[in-house]
Amino acid sequence: MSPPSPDDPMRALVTLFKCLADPTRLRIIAAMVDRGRCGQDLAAEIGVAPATISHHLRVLGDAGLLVEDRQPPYTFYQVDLTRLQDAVKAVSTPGRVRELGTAAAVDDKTRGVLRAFFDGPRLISIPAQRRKKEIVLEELLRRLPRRREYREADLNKFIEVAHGDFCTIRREWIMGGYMEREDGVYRLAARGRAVLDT
Amino acid sequence: MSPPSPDDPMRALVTLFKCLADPTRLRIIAAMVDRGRCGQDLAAEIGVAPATISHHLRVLGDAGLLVEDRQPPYTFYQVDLTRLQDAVKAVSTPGRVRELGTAAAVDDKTRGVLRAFFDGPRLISIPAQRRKKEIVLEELLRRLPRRREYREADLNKFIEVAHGDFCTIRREWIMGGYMEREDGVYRLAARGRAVLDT
DNA sequence: TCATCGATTTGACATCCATCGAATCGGCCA
DNA sequence: TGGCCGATTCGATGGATGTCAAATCGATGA
Repeated sequence: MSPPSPDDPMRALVTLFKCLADPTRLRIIAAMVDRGRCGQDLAAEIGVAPATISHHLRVLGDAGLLVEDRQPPYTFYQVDLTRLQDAVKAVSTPGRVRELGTAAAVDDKTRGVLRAFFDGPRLISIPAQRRKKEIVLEELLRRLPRRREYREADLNKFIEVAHGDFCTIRREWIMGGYMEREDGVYRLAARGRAVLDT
Repeated sequence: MSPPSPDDPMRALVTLFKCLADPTRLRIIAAMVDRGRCGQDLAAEIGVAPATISHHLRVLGDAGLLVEDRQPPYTFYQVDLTRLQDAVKAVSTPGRVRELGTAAAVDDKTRGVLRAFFDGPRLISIPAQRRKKEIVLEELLRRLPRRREYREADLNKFIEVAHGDFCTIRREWIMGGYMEREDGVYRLAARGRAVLDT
């Protein structure tokens, strides 16, 4: 598990979904959707101890879902639905979901190249520039099921899912030092293993 | 914790959000959004043991988020985004969120009355029919912070959040046997306590 | 000043869960 | 048939978490 950067969007998403992954908290949220509610009130309605309500309110607050209005001796808590809606969109569209896998792992330049040359699973075209071509070749390499060795037919079949010209990709892998061929069977070369360790 | 009915929508929602509340599962989902991926492939890309991938795929499958395509020796898994989108809408609008609190607790008739006479937190009008009026009075009673006794000013202030004519509501509570008044202070009567135990 | 009440913290307990290694199952191919 | 490989299951382990009782804090009102 790679250490996430401080403002990791993944970390924020996970804490938010953790909030929603508990029936008691969902009922608390439902009770707070229309108006501010005070703690004891919530405790009575939900049917748990005030300490438990306080605990859940802290969790909701840490996720940024709470607006609180202190009017001693009461504190009225209300849920901030807009925050919830924004976050939930991150898993509503394929584009946003796809970002979840790459956002923390690759830099902006790499992401840009992938955006430009891939349409979902399909490789639109093979970049001409060396650096861009490397990014694309490595992305395709990452998709390959791990095996000790591959037959040419296996490689062709897998590459074809992304791009019809599997011969070129296969040759580029060899020329780029990602794979090596021996007696008709293909194996990952040192550079290829390095990519897969990323 | 009250035992939920077999097809409790709350239970389904919670299991779904539990799926999304884990960084590893989110990355698995991201990897499956464009095309089917086989298990070993996912294990290598995410960086966990195959057994762990299998565990997470079972969780995702139980939540109904998976489409699997067996092509021995591989099994290609893909995420069913439409299921995800549907479920996520349950926390996207105030109306749907509000249902979370009531869906499991009240029957259809009660829910209908609440829908008809409430606009969010506001009581639109006081029903004339006895049964409907009781439902509304009890709903308002449930919103009251729990105290041993209330001053008239306290009651007025709280009722006014929902309805301007607090005098009528207060009087109806007394006449309905929900509260009792003694020496200018109000207390919950037997029927009122019974409602709050619901 | 003291009593009251709502909110919070602390500590303890039970449960759930992610993870992995090892063992097992089930097709495939040589 | 035997070995290989992908997928799954099992058992163990460490960590996270929901819950509550009791103690504490903070502010109000008598």
